[in-house]
Amino acid sequence: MTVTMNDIAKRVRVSRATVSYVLSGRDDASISEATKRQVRAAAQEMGYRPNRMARALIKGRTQMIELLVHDFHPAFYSYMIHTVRKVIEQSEYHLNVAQVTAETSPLEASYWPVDGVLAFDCAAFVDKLPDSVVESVPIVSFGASYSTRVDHVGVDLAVGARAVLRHLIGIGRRRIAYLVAECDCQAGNARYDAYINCLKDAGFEPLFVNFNEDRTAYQRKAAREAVLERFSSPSGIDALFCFSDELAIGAHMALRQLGVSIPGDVALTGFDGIDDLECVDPPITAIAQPYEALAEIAWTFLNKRLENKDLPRQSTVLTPELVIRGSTSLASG
Amino acid sequence: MTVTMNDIAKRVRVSRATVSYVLSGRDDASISEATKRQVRAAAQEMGYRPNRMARALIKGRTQMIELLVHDFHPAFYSYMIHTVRKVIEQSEYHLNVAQVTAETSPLEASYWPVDGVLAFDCAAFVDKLPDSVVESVPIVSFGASYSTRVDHVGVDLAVGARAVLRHLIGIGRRRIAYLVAECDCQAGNARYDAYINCLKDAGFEPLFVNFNEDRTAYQRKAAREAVLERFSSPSGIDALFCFSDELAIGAHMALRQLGVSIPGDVALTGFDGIDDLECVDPPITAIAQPYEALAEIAWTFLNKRLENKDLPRQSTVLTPELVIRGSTSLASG
DNA sequence: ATGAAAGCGCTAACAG
DNA sequence: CTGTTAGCGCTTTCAT
Repeated sequence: MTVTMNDIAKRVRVSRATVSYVLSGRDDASISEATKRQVRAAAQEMGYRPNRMARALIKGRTQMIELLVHDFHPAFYSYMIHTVRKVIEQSEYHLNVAQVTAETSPLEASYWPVDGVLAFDCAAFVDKLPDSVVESVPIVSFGASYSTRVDHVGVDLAVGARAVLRHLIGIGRRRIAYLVAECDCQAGNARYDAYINCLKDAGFEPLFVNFNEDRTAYQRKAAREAVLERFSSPSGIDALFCFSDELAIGAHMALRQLGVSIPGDVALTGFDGIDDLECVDPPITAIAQPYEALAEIAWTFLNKRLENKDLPRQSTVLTPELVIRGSTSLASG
Repeated sequence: MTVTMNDIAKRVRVSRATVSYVLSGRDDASISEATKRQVRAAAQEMGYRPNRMARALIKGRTQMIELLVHDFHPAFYSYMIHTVRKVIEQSEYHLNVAQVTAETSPLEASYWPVDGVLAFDCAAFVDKLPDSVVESVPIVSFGASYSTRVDHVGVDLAVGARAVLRHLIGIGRRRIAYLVAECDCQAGNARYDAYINCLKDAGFEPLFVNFNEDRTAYQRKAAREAVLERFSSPSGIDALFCFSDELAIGAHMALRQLGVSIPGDVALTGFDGIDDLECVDPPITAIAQPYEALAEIAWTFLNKRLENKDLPRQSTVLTPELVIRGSTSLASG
């Protein structure tokens, strides 16, 4: 049925080993050009496809890297996947994107034996992994939610959140509301804590625009509806500090629809830095996650670990950048 | 280093076979409860993780299904991935999402041995696959661009395009422009042909708003800029028939920014049915791809094929649905 | 109720 | 220059 090296060997009347040498292009065993040509021709003709499982079994390496994400859908995730892909593409490894959910059993997530794991924004998942797993496969945890149990490249969201809030306060906003899903609105969350503290320091009162929608759902719509409702009667809010870009876009749509001026009546900020921010009018000020740097450093760390298991823990924490756009600056808004 | 069945067998002082029986939970060999308990306890303690490659090698099945897509990023793709994932999640198979690009060598794409392939919107890729591949692994081609060389579930975009155009003509539009990337603007493309023919039949002149941006790039922005430029001087266009939802959203942003009334001055239609369409004001009329049906039928076909290689060719073509929203209807717009 | 042994397709010493 | 051989970790008859 499927063509194996044996079949080729029989056809060309050489040994399996010879076929293996030729097909894996090694030159440490010297094989006559004629034999090589014959073997390659036979492989081509017979439609030989190497059985990677067999190769992996013996080599102990699969050449596969697994990227773990929560979801594929929101632009923030899909853009990160996209970025990681571009980085790995240049290497000799292949990328497999897998999703971890609350229900995913930690052992099942990396169902397939991979040489290394890049875990994006899932500290909790990495923290729960059994020791046996952490010891047997190199893992790099990266993103805003990173585990210090393994190599990691983090993003300090608290710094970013404070920068946004100080910016809003700096342009004279006094009634800054936090637009956030209920599930992300609690002490311990970096953005929540930064919000509470910054406002307390400035002497302002915290305000919330909440909605009840799960993190992996389509939050843009939920945010839009929450903002539509809240602003349909006088809200007294002059700025919306949004948990994510998705929410900021939803808010933007709602405010425009209600005829609320941005940033005249309400300033608006996002968080992550997806492309859509620049595509609305006015474009939205936001903290930009360092996508490329995250992906590149994570991959560098993983590569080093792949080469040397005994390296000391590698780690770095990046600071996201505040990108000021029309939604918070009258000049261009 | 890594714990194998042999290690467990030695520890518990039974044979490798016994361990295998216990761990794969088979009851055809009867093993004493005591032994079973010991084996399981040892496996747990020693952090045993089955080597799936070895299992796959012997069983000839990997339990992996590969989903082939062009890209992860635009919402259309990520939503399809999301949908397929939800469908496969319920089965005993695992999903691996891989990307095929123009440069992907057909043999490399499915790098890893999988039991089956779901190829989304990549007829050209499937058509170019060598016979040996098509014969050795079940493939279902699905989406608007499907290959009839294998089992397929298609979407008839021409029908959808005609429905949209007839709708635009029906609401009295006479100068309907086609917003499309240059690379998709040529005879042979279902939407292009439908556009040309529908307009000819109605006695209208074709009009184009083109931009030069590659299919996998961020087209929303490119479309927005193209529309901004075209409409900054009188365009004489009273409807935009957009190649995709991404373009329609970009056009929407541009028109709103220019103060052009939708649909008063210009009616607008999308194509695919992503969530964002409903999140703008006015929401955008579009052809909705039957995501769920596509994913479910494709998976059903693949499953049947997995069970029986010799089944006759399975195929179906779905008709997408026209969803009328505010961007083409004055009542709600 | 358990073990011995063969082998999935491939690689890599080591002989010849 | 090429063939022999011994596994990689696991499943599965077939004996015991």
